[in-house]
Amino acid sequence: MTDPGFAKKPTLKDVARVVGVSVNTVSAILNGGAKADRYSESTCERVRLAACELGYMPNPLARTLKRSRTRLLGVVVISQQDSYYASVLQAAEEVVLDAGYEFVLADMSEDAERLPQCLNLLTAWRVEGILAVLGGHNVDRAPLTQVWDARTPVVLVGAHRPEDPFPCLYLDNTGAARQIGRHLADLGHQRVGILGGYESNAHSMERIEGLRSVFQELGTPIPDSCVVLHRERNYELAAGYQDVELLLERAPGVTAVVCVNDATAIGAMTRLHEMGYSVPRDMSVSGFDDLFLGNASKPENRLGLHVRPSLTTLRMPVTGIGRHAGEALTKLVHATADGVDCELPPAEFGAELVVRDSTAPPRIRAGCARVPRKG
Amino acid sequence: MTDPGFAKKPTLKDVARVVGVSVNTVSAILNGGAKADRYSESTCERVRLAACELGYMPNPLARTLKRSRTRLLGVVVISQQDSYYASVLQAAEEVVLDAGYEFVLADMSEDAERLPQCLNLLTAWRVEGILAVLGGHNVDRAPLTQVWDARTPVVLVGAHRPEDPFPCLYLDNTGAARQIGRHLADLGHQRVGILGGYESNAHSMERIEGLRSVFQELGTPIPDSCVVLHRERNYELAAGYQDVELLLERAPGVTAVVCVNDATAIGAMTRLHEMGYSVPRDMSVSGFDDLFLGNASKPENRLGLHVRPSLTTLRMPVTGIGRHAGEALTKLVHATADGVDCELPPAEFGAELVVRDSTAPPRIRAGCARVPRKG
DNA sequence: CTGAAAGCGCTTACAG
DNA sequence: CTGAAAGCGCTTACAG
Repeated sequence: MTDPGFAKKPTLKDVARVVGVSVNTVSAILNGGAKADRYSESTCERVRLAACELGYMPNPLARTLKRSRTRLLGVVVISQQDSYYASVLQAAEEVVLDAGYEFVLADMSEDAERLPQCLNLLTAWRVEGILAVLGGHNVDRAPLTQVWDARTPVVLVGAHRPEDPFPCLYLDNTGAARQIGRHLADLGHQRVGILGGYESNAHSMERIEGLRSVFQELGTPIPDSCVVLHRERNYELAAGYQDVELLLERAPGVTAVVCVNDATAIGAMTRLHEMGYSVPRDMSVSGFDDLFLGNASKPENRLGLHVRPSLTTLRMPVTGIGRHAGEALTKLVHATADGVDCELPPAEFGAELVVRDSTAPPRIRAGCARVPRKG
Repeated sequence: MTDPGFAKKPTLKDVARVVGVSVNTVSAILNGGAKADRYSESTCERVRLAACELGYMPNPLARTLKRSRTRLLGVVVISQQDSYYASVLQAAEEVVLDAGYEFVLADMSEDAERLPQCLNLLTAWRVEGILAVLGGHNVDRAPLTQVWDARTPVVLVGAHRPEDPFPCLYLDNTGAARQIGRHLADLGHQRVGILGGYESNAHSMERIEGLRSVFQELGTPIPDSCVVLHRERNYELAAGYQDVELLLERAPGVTAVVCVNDATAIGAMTRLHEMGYSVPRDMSVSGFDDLFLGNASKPENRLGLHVRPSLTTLRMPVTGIGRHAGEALTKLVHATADGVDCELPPAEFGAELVVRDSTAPPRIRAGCARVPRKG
């Protein structure tokens, strides 16, 4: 009993009936490949013509059921909303499409608890491999390990944990943070504040630690009062906008604010401006990511260029990470399909310091507080 | 011959064998529903336990092949990159997921020619309906009409064309543009420049026409020299950054620049700043969209608040459009499945003028040119 | 209360 | 050069 509403698509059988041959003949011819050669030119012609006229399209569901391979790859992402992850996915998808696979996407919507159900969705679709884009979020990876142990290839983009059995692509957050730390120290800053993300977020924590290590070594360690962590949705414009005020209350002497990402930094600059601070004269501000809108290849699409002052930040190689992830996953899937082993080492990605106008030497040396008029 | 590499997932047959019942028993019990009642409690228990222990998961491919319905919905989008469309999709997806469907996505990557092949991909997957998000892009809709004629429900988010047989959700671009036109006229502007998109882009053209109509009626029509259209990738930061300079060369007397979207406006403001113009004192600037980063519900996440000066713009109801689209599509699909007719009228969405700091009265009345120092 | 059988649309050895 | 048959994993009348 077919539903009355939906149009039925023609099948192999329909084509076969029209031409007067068997279904396997049609299948062999339409699939091209070596087997099609065995049929006479005229049969091939008639089959192709009929298929075209009927508007025949092979049903990938049926094909997939018969073949042992689905050519489907799963992606589970902590948040599709976040343009950082969206860019990684975009790049990964290009690679994967070129390799003849398709992505099935499951979005955790920032909820760490959702990993098991997302993984269930993907394995139900019989994906041949899974790309997990978790970034710094604190997610229990046991379900991923389970999938891996069941011989489904997994590639993780996120904080590296040595116990993970699957290959991991991760950012050198500590090194990146040390770059900005040294930059600020070179400028003469001695009292730096930090706007971070969740306490449980590895990226946030590594960046904070990296920064602190620089000032620790210089003999001007950053006290806890200069670090503000965010509770709810972090990494947003709104977060920086709110938190910078808190930071200034707690740590009035700071001359620079390092923010855990660009959005936070931009939000912070807006609030600072409202409060009567002039950046970078009264306060240096920096971000992470070098966020872009639209096409990453045009330098003018970097958002940090379009705020006043332009934003000093650390550029993350999102496209490179995405591409690498796509390649690693297809490589693993191929190896698994061929039954051969394939060890992929973890890969670290570095950031590039982009100095713009939001950082400058502190106006008053040696952390003595200046209290501008409140906006 | 199964591939050696991939783990085989347990099937209904495996569960049946373990429990010692037939596959249809297992199927009926696991699918729950009314039929499960016919089986004894103990059988049900044993089946459920075995399924759980084996880690059985129904194969949706096989299920879909047997049933006449896939519960798959297709989405074809002109550009996933564009955060405007991404937000529409996000909202639509939520609705559709709640209704028990899943999205299959095909991205045209800004290439109008790609519609047929995207549609092919989606119909190959036997989607039960298609959401086409084309915005103002000039895309030949014949392939969409064909799909519709083959009784696959289609909902379009994009410029309204009366000949389209499928329901359409569109923006009142003319009305929106007239709002910003009146706002500028009220401020005293008489010579307004425009930064548009492609000539073939309906949104861009409607906005330009709407704006021109206001000044036409006021007796100060906008000459062609005050309108700059963009060729390549429009709607980007880079586009506004480049084009505003061109506009000022061609039309030195303008006191306000209306941009076709926020990104263009932000790019234009940056270049104006570099050239020594002060916005809004020397030049008013406005956008379209009220673009946001991250979570739309927090007002501080609107990007227009974080540029200096903050951006006057027209807020588009992206979330509302997406939700409406999801609802319209599921409604149509349900109707089609039930074999009943369902006419959905086109729906127009209005924009809301958000006045911020980038628009102000012109410093010098009556379009006499002022040439600031070149940056 | 339970099972045998047919079939969704396709592919893949195997025969001829 | 071509076809008959089995089967991928599931569901759905139909028998008993």
